[in-house]
Amino acid sequence: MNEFEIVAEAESPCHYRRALEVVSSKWTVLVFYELEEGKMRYSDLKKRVEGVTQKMLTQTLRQLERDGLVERFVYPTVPPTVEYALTGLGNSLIEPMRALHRWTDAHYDNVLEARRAYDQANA
Amino acid sequence: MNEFEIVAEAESPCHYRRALEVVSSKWTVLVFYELEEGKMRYSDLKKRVEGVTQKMLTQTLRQLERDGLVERFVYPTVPPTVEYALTGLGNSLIEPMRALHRWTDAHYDNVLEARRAYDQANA
DNA sequence: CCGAATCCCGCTCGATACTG
DNA sequence: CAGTATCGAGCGGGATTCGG
Repeated sequence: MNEFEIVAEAESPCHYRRALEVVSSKWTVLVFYELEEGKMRYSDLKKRVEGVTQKMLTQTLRQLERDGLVERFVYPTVPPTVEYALTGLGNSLIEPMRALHRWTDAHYDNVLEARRAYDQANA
Repeated sequence: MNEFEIVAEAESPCHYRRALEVVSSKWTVLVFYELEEGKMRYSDLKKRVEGVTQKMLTQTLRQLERDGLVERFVYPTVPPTVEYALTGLGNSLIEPMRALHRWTDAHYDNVLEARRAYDQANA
């Protein structure tokens, strides 16, 4: 059964869903948007990404690092300094994400309107 | 408090994350891919989308319908016939999704490799 | 055939407190 | 400054059962 699950995980007929998980976590995109502007310190990220907790920021950064999308730079200063930056792989994801972003700008109002209509119809 | 939550939902400084939720649920993308090929019956969707339960398929379709991305057609036959199809809004989302899909095809191997390297380094 | 309703487990996430 | 540790509530989502 373990074997089956591993196979299923590795050879899923559609990797796409697994790949989506790379970008679809709650904070990933917001962090990405900040790092798009260049290398940034942990504390600055925390200030910029509104509402993120230390735990979630750290966790998000670790995942991105693990996936090769973000690089971590540690400087042995006191107090410690840590900076994060997008890797080449990370940068290659920016454009597809922008495509979704453009769709949002163009059509999200329609989605909200559809929701209102739907909720009203099913009142 | 209710009021506050509604405001927060409506005026979130970055719609993008909320918009991502439109497509990032577990089954949404897979359903989308099936409907891309045209109108389809519920039972056929269930067969095609591997591993989906009735509950999740129905729930996914309801959300997509509520968001105006999918249209539902009910024919008063016995037994009942229900078909689903993408709306114009739904179709407009296909292209951005393809952009992410292309990124997957091109780079997902790199992600997997990065994970292996990371896990090995942190053994 | 196409769901709705219910139960329930696991995991995510937030809050809080502590550390080198 | 940049994390780690722990606890607990909430919810996504699976299994199952019931209805039109």
